[in-house]
Amino acid sequence: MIKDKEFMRERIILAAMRVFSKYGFFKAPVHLIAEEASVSKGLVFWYFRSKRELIIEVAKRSLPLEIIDSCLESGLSGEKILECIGKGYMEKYRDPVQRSLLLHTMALETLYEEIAKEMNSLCEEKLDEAAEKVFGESSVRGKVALRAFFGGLMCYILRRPKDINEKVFLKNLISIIMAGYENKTAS
Amino acid sequence: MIKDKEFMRERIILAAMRVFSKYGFFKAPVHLIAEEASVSKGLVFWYFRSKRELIIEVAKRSLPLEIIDSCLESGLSGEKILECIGKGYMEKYRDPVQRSLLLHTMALETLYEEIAKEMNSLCEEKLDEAAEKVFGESSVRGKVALRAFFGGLMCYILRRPKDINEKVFLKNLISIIMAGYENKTAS
Amino acid sequence: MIKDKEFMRERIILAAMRVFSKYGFFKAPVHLIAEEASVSKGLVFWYFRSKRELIIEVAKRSLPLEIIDSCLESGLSGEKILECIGKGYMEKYRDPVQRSLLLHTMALETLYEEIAKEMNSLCEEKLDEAAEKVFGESSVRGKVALRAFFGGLMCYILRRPKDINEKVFLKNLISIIMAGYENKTAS
Amino acid sequence: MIKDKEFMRERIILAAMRVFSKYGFFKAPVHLIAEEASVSKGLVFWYFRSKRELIIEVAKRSLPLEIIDSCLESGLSGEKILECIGKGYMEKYRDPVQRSLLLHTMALETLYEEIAKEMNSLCEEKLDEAAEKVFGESSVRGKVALRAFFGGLMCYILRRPKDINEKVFLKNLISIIMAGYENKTAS
DNA sequence: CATGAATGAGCCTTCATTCAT
DNA sequence: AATGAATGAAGGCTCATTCAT
Repeated sequence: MIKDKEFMRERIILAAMRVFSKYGFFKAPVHLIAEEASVSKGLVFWYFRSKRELIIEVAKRSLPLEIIDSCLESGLSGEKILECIGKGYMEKYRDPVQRSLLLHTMALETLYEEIAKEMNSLCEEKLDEAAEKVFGESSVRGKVALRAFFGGLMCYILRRPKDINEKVFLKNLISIIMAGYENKTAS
Repeated sequence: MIKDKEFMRERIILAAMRVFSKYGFFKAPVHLIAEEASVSKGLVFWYFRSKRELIIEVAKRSLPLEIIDSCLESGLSGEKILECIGKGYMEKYRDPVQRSLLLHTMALETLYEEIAKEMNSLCEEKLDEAAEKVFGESSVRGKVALRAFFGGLMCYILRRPKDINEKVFLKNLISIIMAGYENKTAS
Repeated sequence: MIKDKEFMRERIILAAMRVFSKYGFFKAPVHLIAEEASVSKGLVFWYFRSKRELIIEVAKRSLPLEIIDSCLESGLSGEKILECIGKGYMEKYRDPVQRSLLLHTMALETLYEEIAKEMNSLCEEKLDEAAEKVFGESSVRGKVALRAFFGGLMCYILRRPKDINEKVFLKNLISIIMAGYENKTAS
Repeated sequence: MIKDKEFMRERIILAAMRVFSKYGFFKAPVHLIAEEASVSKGLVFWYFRSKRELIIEVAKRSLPLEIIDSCLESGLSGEKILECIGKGYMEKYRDPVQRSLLLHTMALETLYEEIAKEMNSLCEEKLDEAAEKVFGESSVRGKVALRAFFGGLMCYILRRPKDINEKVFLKNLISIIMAGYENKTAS
């Protein structure tokens, strides 16, 4: 059945995510992934032409592209967009596996063209598009503000401080970004 | 002479930085580093007990710890600290080698205890200390603001947008952070 | 139908011949043969117990045994036999697939007992039998002459010189062998 | 010392010849060669970039190119050349290792460009050159005769008949070729 | 200090073969 | 008969590390 095939593929990907997040893409041998998925090593190569292909599949999934896309296309505007993105991030990267993978994936950019493209789109087009939608205009200040927003989120995700919970962090971050953007006199 | 010894060690480290930045820590074979430094492979292991040791040395250098330290100990206060840090970042990571290394080093955190500690200190203590010095008080909002600041810098460094130069970005970022922090009513 | 069964078996063998001639017996994966025959990999193993069995089947077919047999049993005598064999060779090995296979099969002799036997019979008994029938007596000189004949054919087949066509080559070869055998004084 | 390096390289080549002659180029794993040479597997790859490189080195050595070259350049003429080549062949391929390797190398022609070239030169230029030198003129008949000579040698080498020793075979073969060539009336 | 030959563990990948469907 | 998913055993090759010189 087609279902079976997709199911097995998915099973391998999920196992790979766990293993890659623990050892990094290049220190994780394929046989560990096979074991984690409880399949033979050969089967991994039945579903993925090469380790590289598996890495790229996992890496793409670890990026927040679809979060941003869905928030941008949701019809929301203003700081609601930031809320949407913020919540999406928090949810996705609450999982330590995803958090660790994100770090490893960011480093891949130097090595894999496919990942570099994905990150380009994420960090330039999407980000500028978001800036426009959030602030209702395209401006340097907006772009900077959005970078501060994204960066702030990233910072929180990568090193979650024990004394600030998700909601509080997000509320403050959005407030800082929105207020900071408005108050142009301060610049 | 002792000088010679230090000189050679330094030469190997610099070669390693170039090679690691290009291939990543784990895909860069030691013999490439030796070639880049124009020394024999054996010599690399005379100066560094293992590849791991060399990786850690290079990784530590790629972090912005000493920038932050020097700014915190400079006696500056308020947004002058942000300026100091911002300029330091821009300067250090203008070099694509450093930029690429930073990405790879961040991913190391999962694997090397030494790097994890360094990043812990950087992302928690130093950051909170900075927040206090910048805003003159210890508050959640301050910590969030500083994360937005750092994150914004990181964002800019990793993907330098063509249409925003360093100075403009920094001025806007600092202004947004400072203004956003002040204007608590917006939250 | 039985016909179908034989037909499919034949189809796989023909595909195997093409693939083996291109890649050699050991560098040709079974899945390529299956693809060439437009059947599934599993089916190849339904018709042949193992790859080895398929190799031997193909290898045997690439030898000129049945050519020699039919000429020896044809009732011909003297140089007519050489003509018969010569024409048979030319016809069979005009096909580059057969020519390439012959080379690969000859190398198999070291590895597969079955092929070694076949080649033994070919290169000793059959050859000596031919010598006797051609020259009307069993003599060392006759055996040598027939080896020169066979070897000459082989030489022509493996590297067909552009400036000598099949007929001319064969006429000259037979003439040389027959005349050389007769003229014992020259020895 | 340079001597040591060449010595070790040679040692590996000789081991490879023995192993390849027994298992064929593609069924002989590198680790067997290493064992045969009493070195580590890694060392084989220190001296030869790849297995392919080692194969080609061994294959080239198994061809009779230098025998033919030295006979053609020896200043000999007429059937003396055939004697020279014949003796060279007998000597070289008396060794079963060389004999087996020759078979395997001939099959390589289909796969490796380098070997194809070598065999081209051997079977076309060299052979035609020899024909001219032996018979004092360039003619189709001469070329055919020389192919019969070479082929006869090959035949003998590959399957040495027990009842014909080297000397007798060679004497008869040369006599047949020379007499057969002369006696044009027979054609 | 410096070199580079030598080692051996381990990795990615291929592929013959089996088997449930 | 026929398919193709699944297995596992090798195989080629890389590379960190050691060591004699």
